[in-house]
Amino acid sequence: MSLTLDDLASLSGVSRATISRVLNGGPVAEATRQKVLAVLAETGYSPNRAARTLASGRSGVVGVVMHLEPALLFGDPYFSGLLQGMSDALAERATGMMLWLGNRSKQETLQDIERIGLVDGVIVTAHWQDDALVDGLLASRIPTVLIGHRREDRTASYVDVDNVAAAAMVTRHLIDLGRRRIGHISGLAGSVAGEDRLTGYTQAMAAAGLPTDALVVRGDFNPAAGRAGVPPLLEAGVDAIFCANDATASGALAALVEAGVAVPDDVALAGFDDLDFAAGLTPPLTTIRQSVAAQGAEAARVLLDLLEDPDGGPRRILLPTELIIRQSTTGGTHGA
Amino acid sequence: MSLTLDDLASLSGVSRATISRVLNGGPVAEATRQKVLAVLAETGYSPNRAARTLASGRSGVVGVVMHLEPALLFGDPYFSGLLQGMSDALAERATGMMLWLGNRSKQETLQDIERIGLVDGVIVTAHWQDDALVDGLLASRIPTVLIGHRREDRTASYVDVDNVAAAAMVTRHLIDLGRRRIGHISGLAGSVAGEDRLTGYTQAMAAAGLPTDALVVRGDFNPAAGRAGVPPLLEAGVDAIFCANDATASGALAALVEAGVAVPDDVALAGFDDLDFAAGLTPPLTTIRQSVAAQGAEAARVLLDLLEDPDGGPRRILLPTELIIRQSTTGGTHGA
DNA sequence: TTGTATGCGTTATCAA
DNA sequence: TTGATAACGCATACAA
Repeated sequence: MSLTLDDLASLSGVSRATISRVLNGGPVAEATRQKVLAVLAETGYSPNRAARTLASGRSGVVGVVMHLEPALLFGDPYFSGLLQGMSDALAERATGMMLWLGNRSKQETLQDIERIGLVDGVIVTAHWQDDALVDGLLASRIPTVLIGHRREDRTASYVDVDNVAAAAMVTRHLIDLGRRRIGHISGLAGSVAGEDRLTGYTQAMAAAGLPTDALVVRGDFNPAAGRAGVPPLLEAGVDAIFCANDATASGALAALVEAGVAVPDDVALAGFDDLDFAAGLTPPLTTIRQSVAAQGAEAARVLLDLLEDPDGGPRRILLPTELIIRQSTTGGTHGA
Repeated sequence: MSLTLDDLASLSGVSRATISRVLNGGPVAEATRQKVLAVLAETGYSPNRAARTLASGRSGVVGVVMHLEPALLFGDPYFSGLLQGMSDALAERATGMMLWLGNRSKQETLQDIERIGLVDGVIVTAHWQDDALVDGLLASRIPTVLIGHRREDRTASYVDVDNVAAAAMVTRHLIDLGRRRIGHISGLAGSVAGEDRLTGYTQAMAAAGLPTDALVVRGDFNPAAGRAGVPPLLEAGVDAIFCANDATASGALAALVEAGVAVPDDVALAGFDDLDFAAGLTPPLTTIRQSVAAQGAEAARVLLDLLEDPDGGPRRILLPTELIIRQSTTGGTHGA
């Protein structure tokens, strides 16, 4: 069957231990190193992962936990982008990826992960302020990196975009354009992204001395929420609407058009995510671009880094976002 | 840290081997079994996967290889459905899932899989008549199950839907409705599904003594191909069009409407897949429903079965499909 | 039915 | 710089 270190030892005339050192970068004379490398190349040897794991305590495999409704998981390019980014970064560092989706209860999933052992660490999507699975992983002895975070948590490692700053940036953009009655159709209550974007909006408005009373409508990240949010905001006399994401903005745009409101002349409109369709709307949508694949890749790197140096304290990464200005805010003649 | 068999042996007063037997269903007296089980439950012991793998040669982890363009992987609900189905079936049998996506070359991916060892077997999507990665896996010593298959291959285990039979079923449905000039906009050349559906169509036409000259247009599974296929088929005087998938059918429908052709009165239209949008078209689309999640789950079961009994020969599973009749073929007054 | 002993293929600790 | 040798935690052939 497969070659073992002993086979290679016979073939190259050195001890098993020396081969292992060559493999793992231990101290070994250059001459013998070359000799061993030659045999290695010639035989196409590859180490037994299980034995290596048993002896070293590290498996070279990490877990990815995306505990979501299937529809959400795949309907939304967000999660697929994450997966792609993680897969890339892990493959680059010869690390395997085990995947847990939401087909069992959080309780069971947590047990599965602990039971199967053999993952050195996990990356878990954490989009809710409260999540038993995330809590369980953080409480376990498994090194864990969150994608997303809970604001009050100071001990967990995470990768996220700075939703607060990004939302404030869009809002300031609208303010800079001369808009004063800026409404917000928020994301799902309880979601970190939703709450943070709301916070960013509120902060920017407050900083500009603008009121937000009656200007915030609760949404849920869906087009329907965008549609539903438009009438009360028109009622409140808005001249701009910042939606918690592009999907919401697309619904809002439809409702505005139906109501005969000119965008952006009467009401400027902005979203968040820069999904593919955003540039194709009429008018093209001003929005926030976040590289989802980059988030996934960064999470993978952070986890590997954490495994390398577990005592380095929690890693907290906020990735930057980019304001993409399109005609839904600047295309009209308003204020010109 | 973690408990070992030796710890449990001390705790329960039997030997390590006996504990192992209880764990693996070996012969053990009922009394001692109960005693051991009690200790097991009490301690919440879970075996070290690496050690178990090393000793037994089986890891309890399988690989899933979906080597595709990212856009295809996640744009198409097909692949997400597969993943979901596999994940379900594997979780049910306490088997872990490692994932390889298309972020490295086929060559590298193959090496990765072999190098990482520790997968007992793999499931690989095989939608092309020729695929170096699939060939490589089949040639390796890793037990492999294909999703999709190559018709000429009699040795590989696979799970697929019976594309030939399904396509023949739709075609017969059109024939039974009295259509005679039935056109086909095919799938991508070189794809198994595309070729098989073309075969099914051709067979059904031949069986009914109907000609197919000038009635077949090459497509590529996309709406644009559907649009492009309509003019030549109208030219050929069709009274029905069977498209290789729903996406193609949606494009064809748009082109028919634009050309002022009544569906189904003038031309009946059928697709394949029964994607979500099919029922929402105007008119709702007659199509073939294939349960993608079921395919994924079945592939997982087949692989586990193959691992259980490697000498049972290749498993070749063709899952049934269902003809979903809607108004794009039966809604009109044609032939009434 | 149970226990003992050995092997799985590495890594890592000691001496040399 | 190298080579023995002891873990790592479990499965299993062999004895009892």
